[in-house]
Parts: sequence; C-alpha cells; structure tokens
Amino acid sequence: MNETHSTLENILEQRKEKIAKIKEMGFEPFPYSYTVTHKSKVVLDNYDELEEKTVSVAGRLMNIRRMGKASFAHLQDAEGRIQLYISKNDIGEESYAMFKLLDIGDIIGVEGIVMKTRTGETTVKATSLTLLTKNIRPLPIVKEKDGVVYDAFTDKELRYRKRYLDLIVNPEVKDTFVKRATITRATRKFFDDRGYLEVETPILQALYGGANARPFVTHHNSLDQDLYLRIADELYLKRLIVGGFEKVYEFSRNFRNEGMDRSHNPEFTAIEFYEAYVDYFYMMDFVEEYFKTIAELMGSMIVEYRGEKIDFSKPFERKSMADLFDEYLKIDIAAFTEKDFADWCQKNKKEFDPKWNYGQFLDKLFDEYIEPKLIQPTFVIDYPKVISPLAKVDRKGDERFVERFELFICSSEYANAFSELNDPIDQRERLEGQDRLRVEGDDEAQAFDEDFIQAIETGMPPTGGVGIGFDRVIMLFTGQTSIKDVLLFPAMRSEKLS
RNA sequence: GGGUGCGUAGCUCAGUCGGUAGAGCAGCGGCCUUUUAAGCCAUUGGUCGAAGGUUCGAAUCCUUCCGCACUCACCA
Repeated sequence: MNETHSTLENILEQRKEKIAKIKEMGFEPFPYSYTVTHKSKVVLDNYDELEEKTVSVAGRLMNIRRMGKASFAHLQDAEGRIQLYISKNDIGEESYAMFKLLDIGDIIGVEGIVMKTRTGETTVKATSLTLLTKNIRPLPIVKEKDGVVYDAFTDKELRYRKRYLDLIVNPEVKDTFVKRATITRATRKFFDDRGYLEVETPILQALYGGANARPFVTHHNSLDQDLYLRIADELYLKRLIVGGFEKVYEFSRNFRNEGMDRSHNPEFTAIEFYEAYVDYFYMMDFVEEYFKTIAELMGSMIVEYRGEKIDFSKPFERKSMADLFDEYLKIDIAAFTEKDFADWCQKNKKEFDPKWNYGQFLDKLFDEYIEPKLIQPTFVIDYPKVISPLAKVDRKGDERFVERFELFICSSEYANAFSELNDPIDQRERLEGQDRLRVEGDDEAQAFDEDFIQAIETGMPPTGGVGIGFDRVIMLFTGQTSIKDVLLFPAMRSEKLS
C-alpha cells in the first residue's frame, strides 16, 4: 500500500508500514527497556557540570526540525523537555535513515553529549539513538513561541475523554495532578502525625447511609443480593470507634447517583475522620489547622480563587446559623415556625414548597441568601436537627438544633462535622424517622441500618467526626473551578468508538 | 430537567446573501549539518455530529436526535 492521502486511516497505515521498514532495517520498534541516566530537567538544571559529558535521556518526540543530514528535535519526559541534535555523522547512516522514519509522538532513547547551541539552548548531541516505541496514531500538534501557544489542544470533550493526549500536550494539566498528589501526601502526613489510623471500609455496602443521596445499585451474583456503592463511609468508621480505634481516617471514594456539574462528579473523594472523646469544637480547631497546613504547603496563606482573595492566615470565623439568619435576613430562627417561614417567603417573593419542614426552610433560605456571603473561611455552626440525623443535640438545650458545623469558603461547602450522636435510643428514633421518609418516597433519606444501631447500643464514646470534600480542596489550592479538572478521568457519557 | 452556545480535515480554525468546501500545522514526496511556531518547493486529505424536511440547489434555513461547554434548577 502506498497511499499518501492524509486521512487518519492512511496515517495509521503509513505508520504501520514504517514499523515494517524499521524492522527490515534491523531495528526493534518495541524493545523492552532502556537505561536512562538523566531526566531532561536534571540536564537543564546542571549544565555546567554536565557540559561535554555523556548522558542518556528518553522520552517522547514532540517536534522535529529536519535539515537534510542533521536535525533538531525536542524530547519530552516526565519532568520537561530537552532539545536533541541528531546528525548523520554522529549516529551513522543506518540510524539516521531510521530516524527519518520517526514521527512526532514516537518514544526514543538518546545517548549523547551535553552541549549548547549557538542560540544558547542546552542540547543533547546524539551519539546513538534507540527507538523505544513507535507511535502510529498522530498527536495533536501544539506549537509554542515565546510562551505563546499556537493551535493548543483545547477541545474540552476530547481533553477529558483522551486525558493521555491532554497530559502529553498540555503540561499545566500534569502540574495540577502533581499538586493533587502533593496535597494527598500532606493530608496523610497530617493525620498520621496526629496518631490517626488510616483504614479501608467497604465500598460495596448492603445498606447505604451516612449521607442523604441517591445511590448506585449493583448486584452480587453468588450472594444473589443487591449491593450499593457507598455514598459515605461514616457508619463504618463509627463502628471502628465502637471497636476501640480512637482515631481513624479514610480517603473515601464515594458514589452518588445525582446530577453532575462544575462541582459534582458521580464519584468523588471525601476524607472522613473520627476521633473519640472530642466534640465539634475540637474538630473546628482541627479542620482549621488542616486548611492552614495545606495553604502553607502550597506556598501562600492568601489563596486567590474565583476572583476572591481567601485569607487563611487569620482565625476562621465562627457563626451560628441563628446569628447568620439574624444578620442577613432579620429572621429569628429560634422563634420562627414553619408558618412564619412561609409568610416570610411570601412577603419576600421567595418561591417555596408548602410541604417544607422547618429544617428545609432553613436550608433553602441559607443556600440562597447566606451561602453567597460566606467568602472567607467560615464555620457555620448549630444546624437544625431535622436535617442532621447523626448529630448530637445542642448542649445548650434547644432540642431543634444539633452540634454540627460546616466550613464554607468562597460560597462552597468544604467540610461537614458533628459531635456524633452516641445516644442509641435517640439514634434509633432518628434513623427510624429517616426510614419513614424513605418509605414515603424520599429517595435520599437514609436507610435504616440495624447493625449500625446495635453498634451504637454497644457504646460509642463521645466522638467528633468530620467529612471534607477532598476534590474541592484540590480545586481551591490548584485554582481550578471545575471538578473535572482535578479528576484525571471525569465522568462522561460513553462515546461510540469505531 | 430548563435556557444559551458550539460541533467543518489528525489538531487549531475560516466559510459572506442558500450556489456544491478553504487556511495553517501535521501527513506524503523533494531540497537543506546550529534549527526552534525552522525554512523552501510540491502535494494529499472532508459522510461539514446524525437523521429527516424546505429548495432547482443546504455546511448555511427548519425539525428531531446525539455529544460537549456555559448557566439555572436539583443535589451536601
């Protein structure tokens, strides 16, 4: 076949033919290993010591500038790019002929001498060239001059679907995920340093609980039983506190069968942690320290996000829901009844559902009128009991409120925590209440988990528990405004591949 | 789920009033031993997201569908 048409199909064919030619020439297009002595970045950073020395580098050919009997090319490895100078005289007739068959996207190893070109760019002057992997599917071609990128690979759909291409041609994407790993590592260290035990609990659960959300359902064949992908790991971590572990944490991949948008992906990562003998006040300090630690790690206590300057250096504000309602809406939530809320909504032209209960009114009005005001890190404390079935009643005595806080930054929720309910009688009643709601058709109400109740009946010490939306933390500290940009493979509708 | 926008070559994009599809890069064939968005010459490549409809004629207008983005709603 000698087609020269540049349809994708023909390009694939042409490159397969190149593989055959390369084999005929006696070269192996897919060898097993290669000894790399230097990463590109090391060569660039240590030019003075490496000048005139021989190094071996390996990576992907990102561009090639052929000039007859010699060529320049750029090689990209995990940490950067370095220029190669490849001349027929230096690598020999056969190798140069093989090099002529190479394409952008091929992976090669080069042994050569470190030098500078007359324009001053550090370059490896090849003394031998080894093909390590022949590419047959063309890469998007991205060019760059003086920091300006031309023909950037920008199609978001393609970038998310073919993340490997995105990572190859858009270096800043890789940076985000390197930062993500850095934060993950620091998070582990933060907990480990404080005596926490990292645990793993079931993702496949017979009952789902610990949050209000619709689950994904699957089926176990040999048990012949439906199982749910966890929406939270809370109830399992509490069982561990009952079991005598006093400080546990888990990076919990959770699955919620709900809408997707800029800040929601069907699977996401939460860090949940529980500590015996502490309450939510203790956990507020703990969470504040965590965020400050990460901010410091990332290099600045002032984080710019969505056009706001978030200041992590000051103590986080703490405001009760009652104070916030008073401050922004002049509503006295201690005195308001459901009817008062309905009247208020009518007066203020706020749409509402007459079926809303006290907690739902509070929740909806909070989301609409108060959340947007919470830019600097703010702990909102003391939530209505009806929307917090796992939290202990407020020790100050108002039965309608529980000891719960959420951390808001830049109008988004980052953490949710309780003085965990450990009164088994109260807990049973509240989960029975959730179950009634569920039976009545609220598919986000929590299922009744008898074994969890029995664990609480066995006795759970006073416990503080927190869940942190880890992906959002990553977004905040990497400046990303879409969760898709902090997930390597965000959920997408499946595409038809030929 | 609603609204808005987008979908044209492997990639990035043009395409006027409805008149039968263009560029750059990549590819293919040449020239070229310090280039770097390499250059020069030559050249190929299209189910215009899909299906219907209107029309003598549709990338263009209409309808439906698919995908994505943004946004609102829902959702911790």
